Amino acid sequence: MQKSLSPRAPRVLGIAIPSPLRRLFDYRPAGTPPSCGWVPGLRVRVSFGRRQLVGVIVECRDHSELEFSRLKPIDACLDSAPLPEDWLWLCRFTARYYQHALGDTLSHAMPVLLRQGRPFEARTRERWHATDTCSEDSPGKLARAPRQAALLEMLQQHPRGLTSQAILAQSFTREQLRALEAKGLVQCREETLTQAVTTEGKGLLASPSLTLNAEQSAVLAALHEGLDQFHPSLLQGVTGSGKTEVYLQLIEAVVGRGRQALVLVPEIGLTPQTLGRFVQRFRVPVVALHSGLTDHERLDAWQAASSGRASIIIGTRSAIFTPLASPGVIIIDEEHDSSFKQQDGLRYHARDLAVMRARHHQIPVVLGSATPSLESLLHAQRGNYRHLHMRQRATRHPPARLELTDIKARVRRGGLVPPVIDTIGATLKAGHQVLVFINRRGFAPTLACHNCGWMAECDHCDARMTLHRHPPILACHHCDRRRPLPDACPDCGSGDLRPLGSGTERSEETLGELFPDIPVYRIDRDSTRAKDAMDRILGEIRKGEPALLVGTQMLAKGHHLPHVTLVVVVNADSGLYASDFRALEHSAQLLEQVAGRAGRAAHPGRVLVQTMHPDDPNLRLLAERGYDALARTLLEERRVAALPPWRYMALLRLESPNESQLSAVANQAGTAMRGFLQHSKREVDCLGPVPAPMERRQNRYHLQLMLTAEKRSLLHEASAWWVAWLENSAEARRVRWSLDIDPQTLS
DNA sequence: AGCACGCCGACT
DNA sequence: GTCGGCGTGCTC
Repeated sequence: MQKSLSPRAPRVLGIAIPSPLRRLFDYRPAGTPPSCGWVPGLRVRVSFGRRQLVGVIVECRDHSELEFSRLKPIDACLDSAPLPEDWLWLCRFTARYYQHALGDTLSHAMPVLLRQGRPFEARTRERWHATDTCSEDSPGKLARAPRQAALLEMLQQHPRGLTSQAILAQSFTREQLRALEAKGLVQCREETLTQAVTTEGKGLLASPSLTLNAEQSAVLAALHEGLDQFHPSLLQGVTGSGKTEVYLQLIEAVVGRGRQALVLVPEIGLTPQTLGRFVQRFRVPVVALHSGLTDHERLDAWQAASSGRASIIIGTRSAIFTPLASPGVIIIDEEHDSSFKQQDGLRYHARDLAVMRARHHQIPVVLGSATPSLESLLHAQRGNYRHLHMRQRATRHPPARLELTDIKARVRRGGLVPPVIDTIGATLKAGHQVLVFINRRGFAPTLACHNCGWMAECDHCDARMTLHRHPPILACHHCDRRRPLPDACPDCGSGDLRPLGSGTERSEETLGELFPDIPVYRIDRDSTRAKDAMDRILGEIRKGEPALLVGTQMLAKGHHLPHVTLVVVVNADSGLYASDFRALEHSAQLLEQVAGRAGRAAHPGRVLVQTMHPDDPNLRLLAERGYDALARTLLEERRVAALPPWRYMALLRLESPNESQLSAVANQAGTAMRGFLQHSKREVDCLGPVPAPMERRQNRYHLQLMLTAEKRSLLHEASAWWVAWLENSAEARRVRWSLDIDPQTLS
C-alpha cells in the first residue's frame, strides 16, 4: 500500500527522538529495509549526540533542511512492521493538542519494553505434547533411556501438554526433550502468551445479562443507535442506577459484531470487583491495564489489543493509548474524575482524547457519571453530546439527601459534634455500619502552640506540617520532609502544644474511645500502603457486622459498601471558598459521591454534612436541590466570569529556586505574549504573572500566567507561539516551565 | 532531557 | 598543581 505510493526508498527519514525537543531529526536510511519498506511508525536505533536512542520514523522524504552529508545513518531498524497506525495517529494528535514534543509523547505512550527497543512480537512459549503414536513406539526405543521414558510418561499424563518451563522445573533437560522429539515421540507447539482472562465455553456470554429497568432499557436502546458512527453520549445516572449493567450490555452488542471495547476507569476504580464483573459476564478475552502489571504483562496486553486477540480492554488513564485492531466503542466511567488528567509531563486528559479518538475511528463514545463535569454538561446542553439520564436507583430507596449540620462554635470530639455522635451511636445500635468521611490524612492538620499561636510549618513549602501519630512525626504532605515532634514551642518555649483540627487518625482514635465495642477501620493512603491491606479491610467490612469506617476519598469512590446506612462528612467547607475556580465543582462531585455510599442495600440512608457555613447558598443548593441544580448555577457563574468551559484555557507554570530570576522571566513571558496578542481584540486574554496558590514548594518558587480564548484554534495558535518563544529565550531556559492545556487545577 | 565543554574555588 | 561546582550550548 504505502509501497506502491513510494516505490523508491526515501533518502531522508524524519525521526521523533525521545527528548523534550519539539522537532524531528533527520537521518539517512541504512541497512536492509523491512519488507514494508521505510514507513512511518517503524522504531529505529539511532546515535543522537553521544547517546544511543530508540526513535520512531515519522516522515519519509527526499529532502532535508540540512545538508545530506551531515545526516547520520540510522544504526538499525527494530521493527519488521510499523507500530499500529491508530496509535501513531493518536500520539501525533496528542503532541499537537497539548503542545508536547512528539518524541516524548510517543515514548510515553508505548510500553516500557518497546521504549527500550525490545521486539514488538507476541511473546510465545513452547508447549510440549506426547504424539498420538508414541505409546506403540516407545518401549523399544527408550529401553536404555530411563529419564526420557520418565519424561514421556509425564507428558502422556498431561494431554494439554506442558511448558518447557514446567518440564525443566521437574529436573528434565532440554536435551532429553530434543531426543524424544527426534524419535517422533513428542512434539512442540508455540503458543501466544496472553494475560487476557477468558472463561472457557461456547457463546459470547458466560453469565446471563441482568434484566434492565425501563430507564436502563431506554438508555441502552438509544446507545444502540448508530454503533457505526461517531456518537458521543453523556450518560448521567445516579449512584446505584445500574450504569455498569448498561455498559456491559452495550459491550455485548459491540463485541457481538466482532469489535473491541475500550473502558477507562478512574485510578482507584480498577478493583478486582470491577474487573470481575467484566470477566464473569463475557467469554471473550478481557485484558486489564493497571499499575500492578510487569513490563512484560503490559507488552502482552498491548499486543493482545492491537492484534485483536483481546475484545475488551479495561484500564486507567494511560490505557487511552492502547492500539486497537477493530475499535467498536470507548466508555469513560466517572468521566468527571480528575485522575483522567495527567498532572505532570505530558498533561493529557484521557476523556478528551477518548472523544477525539472515537471521532477518528467513527465509533460511539460514552461518558458516564453521576456528577458530570461542567465541560460535558455544556457539550450536552449545546447538543454536541446526547444527554441520557438514569434517575432511578436499582434498589427501592431514593438517593439520600444531604443534611447540613452546623458545627460553628460547638464542642467537637474528633471533629464530630454531639448530635452527629448520637446519630452514629443509634445507627451502630441498629446493627448498621457508618462511614465517616474526612478529607485529611494524619492525626491533625497541624500542631499549634496554645500559648503564642505558633504553628508547625514546613521549612521548604508555604504549608503547615501534618501531625501523625503512628509513627509520631510532623510530615509535610507537599514534599517529603519529616520532623520529630518538638517538646516545646520553638518560639515561646511553652510546653502546651496541641493538635489543631482532625485528620483520619484522630477520628479513628476518638471513635474508638466513643464506641469501644465497635471495630473502627481506617482507609487512607497510610493505612492501605501495605500490599493487600485494602482488600483485607474491605473483606472485614463486607461481613456486615456493625462497624465504623473512617476514610478519605479513597473510600468514597467506587467501593460498594452495602451495609453502610449513615455517612458523615466531617467538614464540607474546604472546597467552598478555595481560590481554584473548579474547587466548588469538585467539592460538589465528591460530596455527591460520598453520599452515594449511603443505603445502597435494603435500608434507606442518611448523609450528615458538618459545616461552618450552613447558610452558604451553594451548599444549600446542593443539599436541597441536588447536583444538577448546583451545576447549572456554577455553569452560569463560569459564563459570567469568562472561564472554562465557556472559554478555553492554557496555563503556563514557571518554577525556580531563584525568586528574582523567576519573576523576571515570568514578566518577560507576559510582555511577549501581550505583544503577540496586541491585535487580537480580547479574543485571547493573557493574565498574570501571579503566584501559584502555594508559591513556595520544596524550596522552589512558582508563578503562573494564564491564557483564555473564545476559540480553540486561537488558544492553540497563541500557546504554540508562546512555546516557541520560551524555547528560544535564553532567560527562559534558566527556569523550569510547562504549559498546561485545559488545566484541571490552578495549583 | 542528557551530556559535553569550560572556566573559577578548596583540597590530596 | 587537580577535582568539581553548574552556566552554556548542542543534539540530525
